[in-house]
Amino acid sequence: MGKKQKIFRPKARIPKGLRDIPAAAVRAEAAMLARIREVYEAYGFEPLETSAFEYADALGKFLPDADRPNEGVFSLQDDDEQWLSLRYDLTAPLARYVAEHYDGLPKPFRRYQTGPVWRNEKPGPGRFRQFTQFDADTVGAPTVAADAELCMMAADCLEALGIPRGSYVMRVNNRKVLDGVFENAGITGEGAEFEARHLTVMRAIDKLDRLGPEGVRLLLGKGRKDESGDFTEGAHLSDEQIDRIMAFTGAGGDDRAAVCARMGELVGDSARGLEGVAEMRLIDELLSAGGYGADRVAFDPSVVRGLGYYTGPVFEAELTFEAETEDGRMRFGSVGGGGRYDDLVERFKGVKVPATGFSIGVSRLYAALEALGKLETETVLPPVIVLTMDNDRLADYQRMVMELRAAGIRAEMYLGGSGMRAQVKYADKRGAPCVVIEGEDERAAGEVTIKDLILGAQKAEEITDNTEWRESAHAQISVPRAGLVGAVKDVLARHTAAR
RNA sequence: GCAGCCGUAGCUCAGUAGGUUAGAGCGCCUGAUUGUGGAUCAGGAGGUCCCCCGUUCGAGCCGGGGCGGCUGUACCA
Repeated sequence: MGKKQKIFRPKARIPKGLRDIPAAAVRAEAAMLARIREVYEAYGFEPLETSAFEYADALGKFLPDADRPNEGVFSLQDDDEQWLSLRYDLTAPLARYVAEHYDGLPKPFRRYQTGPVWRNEKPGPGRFRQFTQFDADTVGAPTVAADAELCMMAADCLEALGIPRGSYVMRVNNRKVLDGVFENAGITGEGAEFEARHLTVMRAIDKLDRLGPEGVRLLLGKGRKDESGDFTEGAHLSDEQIDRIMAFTGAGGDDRAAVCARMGELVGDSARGLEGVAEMRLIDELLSAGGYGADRVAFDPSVVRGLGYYTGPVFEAELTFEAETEDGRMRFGSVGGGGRYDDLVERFKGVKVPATGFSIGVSRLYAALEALGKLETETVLPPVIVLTMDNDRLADYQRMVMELRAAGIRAEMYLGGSGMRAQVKYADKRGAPCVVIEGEDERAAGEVTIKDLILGAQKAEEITDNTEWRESAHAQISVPRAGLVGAVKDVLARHTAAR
């Protein structure tokens, strides 16, 4: 007795790596997605939505030995014990969709899709466990004209979002060329050991921007120890091999044709490498025909784009400007990427279906636009608030709100339980342009009072004395009840004109 | 995963060799200023001092373990 009952109170907190998005950001992101969609539509892509969950084996992340899906994907078991996983990108579900509906689809099949994807990884600044991608893919097109088109479209998207030419660049490379360079450098072999080394080399190249050439050389050789003392095992290439790889990664430049020529030298007589170089030449030709110079789409052999399924051209959208933020400078780097994956549908169908796609990292691009000041800001005016002065006249207030809405004005009746002062504070916090007041006095006179909150806020800056504040006209007018809509419209017109 | 730093109110933090009912600013809520946002004034809510174990008469403070956060690194379809 006397002791307080312990009641269980769950802690109100969002799971780590996830986030809530407030109104202004929801609107800004929607506006951004609409811009991208316009560009994708213009290129002829059709929308598609697929489910958030897929069978884990369809995502290709099922671990046969462990008898459960990969750690990196959020998974759960269905009633029938089958594993379901949240999609970790939009490409694997596309492959499943195409395979499932193959016969009925036009080939090539061109679709765009946006939505959240989930990855169960360690979150960090700008890295979340749920984030949004916006993809466009062409499935069933063997020609690299499809790849060239995606690069041009990506550039168009960035410009449509207000990123000026020169502040971004699409960087393009080709897996076949990379393979050719490996072959020519004598990095050959078979089986798992070769695969592992191959991966190690690509991972190393991928870190070029962060670790610099010296760091990458270490990773290509014996290995590298970082500041914390952690050691990363290297690829154990010979010095000569390292030189060749480094020469390749440094072979980029302002002239696409010149880059192709250098690529040609570095692949030697590797058939696969030469095939890749020919693809790059064709892409260059198409880009040039489209008027896309190297300032927009450049060839850069240091682009590797992850590891997994890419089989030909790979590309990355990079923002090249730096932004000043609270904690110093910030580089945005890659905001999207893609490439050719000729094997993905084959997993389901057994037949090769050539495909290529591009994916925009919406959340990162959003952050970049925010820093650039290029977000499309609030276009929705906050609602007009009708105060509830008398609780037995609610029907009257509701009628006012409906009249305003019928006239196309966002409006709401105050639904809280507080007094007049709190109601005006509420309206202020909502950013309402004005409030409508009908108390005892107004009703007796057959009027309503319209109080202009924006004009009032300006006055508040000038007034320090309380009595003056209270006695001032408060930027409000009274009009006959029948003139409600007209008077509110006048206030709104003043503000939209003042913008 | 590995390493380093950190963990007191919604936020930013204070907390005195271990010593009573743990504080400040801001924010939030209520009220006053004769039915009105700001200013001012008065009041109020909100804390398992991250958790557990230990040392001690006594732990926010000391020791051990755990959890969480930040930073770097690894992985990242």
